[in-house]
Amino acid sequence: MTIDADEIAEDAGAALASGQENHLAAMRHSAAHMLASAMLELFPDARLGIGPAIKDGFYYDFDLPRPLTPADLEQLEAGMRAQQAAALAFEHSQDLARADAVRLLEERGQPFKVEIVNDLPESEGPTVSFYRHGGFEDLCRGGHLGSTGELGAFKLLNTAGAYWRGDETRPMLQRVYGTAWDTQAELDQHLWRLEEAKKRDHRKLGRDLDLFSFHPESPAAPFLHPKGMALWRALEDWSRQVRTDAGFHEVRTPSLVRKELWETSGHWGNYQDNMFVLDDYDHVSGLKPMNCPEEILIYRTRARSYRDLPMRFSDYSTLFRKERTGVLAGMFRVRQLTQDDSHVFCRDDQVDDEIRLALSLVRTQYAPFGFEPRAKLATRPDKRLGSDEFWERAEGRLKERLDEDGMSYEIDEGGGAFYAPKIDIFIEDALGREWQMATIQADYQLPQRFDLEYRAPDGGFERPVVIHYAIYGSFERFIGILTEQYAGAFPLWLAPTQVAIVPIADRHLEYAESVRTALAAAGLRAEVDARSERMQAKLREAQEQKVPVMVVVGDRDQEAGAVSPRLRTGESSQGVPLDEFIADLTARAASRELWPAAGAAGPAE
RNA sequence: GCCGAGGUAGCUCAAUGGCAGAGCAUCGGUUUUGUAAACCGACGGUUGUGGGUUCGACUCCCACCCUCGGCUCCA
Repeated sequence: MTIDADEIAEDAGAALASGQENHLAAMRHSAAHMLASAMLELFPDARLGIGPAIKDGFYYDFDLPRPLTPADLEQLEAGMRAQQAAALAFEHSQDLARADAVRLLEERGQPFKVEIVNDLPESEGPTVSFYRHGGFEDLCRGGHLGSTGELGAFKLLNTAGAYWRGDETRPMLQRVYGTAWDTQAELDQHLWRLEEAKKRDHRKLGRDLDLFSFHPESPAAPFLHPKGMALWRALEDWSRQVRTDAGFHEVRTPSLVRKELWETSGHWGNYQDNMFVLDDYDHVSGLKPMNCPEEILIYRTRARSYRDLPMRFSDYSTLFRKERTGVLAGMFRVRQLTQDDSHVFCRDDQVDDEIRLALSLVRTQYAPFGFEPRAKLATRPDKRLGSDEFWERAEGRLKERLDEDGMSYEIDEGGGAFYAPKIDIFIEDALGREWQMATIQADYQLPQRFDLEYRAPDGGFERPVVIHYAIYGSFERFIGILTEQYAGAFPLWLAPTQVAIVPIADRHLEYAESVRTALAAAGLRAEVDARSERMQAKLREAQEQKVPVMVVVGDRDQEAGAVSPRLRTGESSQGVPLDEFIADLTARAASRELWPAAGAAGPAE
């Protein structure tokens, strides 16, 4: 629902290209007009903001005398249905010179609309257009249905606060979100998808699957339970393997650091308000929000030679960020996070190769997960260090590497870090919200601020470049995303419990335990369900916990030294020799394949 | 931080100013079972926290904490 709303708002008119997408956009934009019309009936003094079509629906922003209630939404919906039944034509009612439009909108008491007209660029031409349906007329570029009767199935979903023009210094308006589709069946399906998404919510699954919990005693910081930690470690092992293969060396740096370091790095100036600052006797210290300055201190512990470079450090220590309370969200946005952080110190002529390496490591590390990330090139922000020439060059180099790699990407104008442009990788959660995972940054600023150098072949001193990257991003966020991607049904290599052992009767407990020992010796995470329950109940429990593989052990298995496996998908077999079973599972876990079918959690729910 | 909504047993939910309840989970007992829920019983609560109104508050009012949906932010 947050997908580039403002961008689409800007383009509401241009949405009239061709095809089904544009038909839907026109319909949703028309629905927004109908919502505004209904709102004016309910609140004649309502001031209108903008009302664009967005992914799956539309919204309209209003300044109202009081907060909207669910009952208001019903009434607004009723008003829209009345317009729908009346089949009112959408007409291009008039084109006015800017000054006349401003006068008209002022008369109508619509200051936000006046502001829109005043801020339209000259390139938009000397006049602005108005569109009308029934008694409602709105400033608009157009792009509507023929009449309100053509609106398909729709529903108003919720309200939310939204700053006028997305600026937190401007008034907060009430935004009404709605969804609209051609048919009732499509609307029902959309609403069903929203319900299904709630079942995949990592906050619910994290509790149901006993992965992690949150507590008011430490808000916005997960407590990792044994199962969550097993998942974490599987991810960490994989990350370490990728780094080790690529010639990284792991370091570990302190959490508590005196502020002088952050002053040198520039973080104190830019992020002081978002740091946890502590009293340290005669000094002020902060909990680290970043690892980079500390990696730099390690670099500076001896005189470096061009022969030492590139020097690749990885660091899995925990970072602390005092995020504003309203931005916190389960595992997606926490106040303590652990990155698979990487810093490469290299010569300027090695930067291209190091960025190539970083991009290839992103591909390698993401390969087992089976999702398609989206890349963005984030360019120079307003608040930044360094000259325009530097940014030009740094952005250009990242862009070249992306183009060369063939990874598709979009440009995130002004989205860079204060010291460097970034390549960011985004993945969607269950609700379709995008979250940043990997980030790659080529940094020329910190080396300068810390006066880093190395001895060059000609005997002179040169300044190294630091390439920063994290591939999972934060483990917390990655675990949240993975949980939602797989709906808790993790592939074998990640599953906290890989094998649930189900003894049929108490007399099989000893054999069950010997099976567990054999699996554990092969590096597999297995648990025996020793409860005095029926086999069916134990299978149901394992199935609900989305354990990928269950094995039933009874008299026949015990005699044969075998197990009778059942997969999460429902597939089962009997009397498989234990060594054969272990060899098969070990190979599958080692290959990190998506098996058994991810997300297939069987019936129930 | 801002706008709005919410918080009752471990979980899902009931009780609208008058004795806080159900199912599941947990625990005890019985049952010893061949691929998604055996049976019987018991325990479980300062209704997020602190104030206030009232004869009486889960219910009404205020403050705070936490969570959720957005907005803004995200080194």
